[in-house]
Amino acid sequence: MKENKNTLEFSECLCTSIRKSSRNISNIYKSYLKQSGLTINPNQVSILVATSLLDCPSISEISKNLSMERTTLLRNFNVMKNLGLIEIYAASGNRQKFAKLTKEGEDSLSKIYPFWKMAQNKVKEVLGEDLKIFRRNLKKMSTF
Amino acid sequence: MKENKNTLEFSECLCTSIRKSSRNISNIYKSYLKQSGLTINPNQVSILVATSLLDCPSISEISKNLSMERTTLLRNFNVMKNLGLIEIYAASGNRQKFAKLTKEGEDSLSKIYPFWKMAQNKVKEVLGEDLKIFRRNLKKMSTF
DNA sequence: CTCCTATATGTGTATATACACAATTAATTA
DNA sequence: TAATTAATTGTGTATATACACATATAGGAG
Repeated sequence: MKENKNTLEFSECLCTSIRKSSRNISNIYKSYLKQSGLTINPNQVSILVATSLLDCPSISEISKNLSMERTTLLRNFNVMKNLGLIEIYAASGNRQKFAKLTKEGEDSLSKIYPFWKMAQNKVKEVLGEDLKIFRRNLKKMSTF
Repeated sequence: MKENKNTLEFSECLCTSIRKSSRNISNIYKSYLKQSGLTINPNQVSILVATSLLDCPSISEISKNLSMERTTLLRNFNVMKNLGLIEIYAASGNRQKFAKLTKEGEDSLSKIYPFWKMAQNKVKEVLGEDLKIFRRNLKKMSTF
């Protein structure tokens, strides 16, 4: 193998690395979240938190906040609406749609908190001293 | 909003951050790769490179190398086989399946190299001095 | 050789992601 | 006000991801 002269350079691909890490970290959080007994997953937690943090956010606003393609978020929302975690409502006309957590959505966040925290601590522990720099770099990567 | 007392802590979720960055970085690479005229995407590049680097790898070996769920990789392989980028073959019996790049797969890697390189440089530029530490941290995250 | 077990691959189902395109509504301009 | 443009949401299609379960094969115990 190794016929391609660029293979070595390719093997240092930052896109490959971050996708791989993203899968790994998602699995960590997922395994801790599973212990809560709820069926919620890390991605749904992200969406709940973003929806909760912003002030009466429209679907587009949340999608920008998470750098998640609008239609991707929409599919996620449909799932989460069926799970009873969020509700979608239209304000004045029918142009913009807004999202907010249901009581059940709020409760889910409360219930999974300790398990999420364990996952978060686990990752922090692995990062050690590098945590601050790692956050900084992720932030840089989140804004272009 | 902000009713949940843990919202602020949740907003620092490392899983959310890395997933967000992963989407962003993937989009960067995708946009550069698009300029090549080929329809190949970043994930397929990752898989081609991993397949090329390992020595006669089985599907399971590649999946471990990429921390990609075996069945996920299998679906990816099916797509890439149909695109003519790789071929799957069985060695002795029919238990293990091995993957290797086709001529077209090799050519694709060569053709997209300069475009991949531009994306890689772009990300390196954003990271600046932090590149080395970032790599180290991604590596830590890739092995638990 | 037969049974058992470990290993490897394949399928069904569901969510995650994103592009192209469609549809609807608000805002602007002629 | 009518027509145009901009902004927002929705759908069709395809790939990405992973779990549960099924299938198939290699290797060893008896």
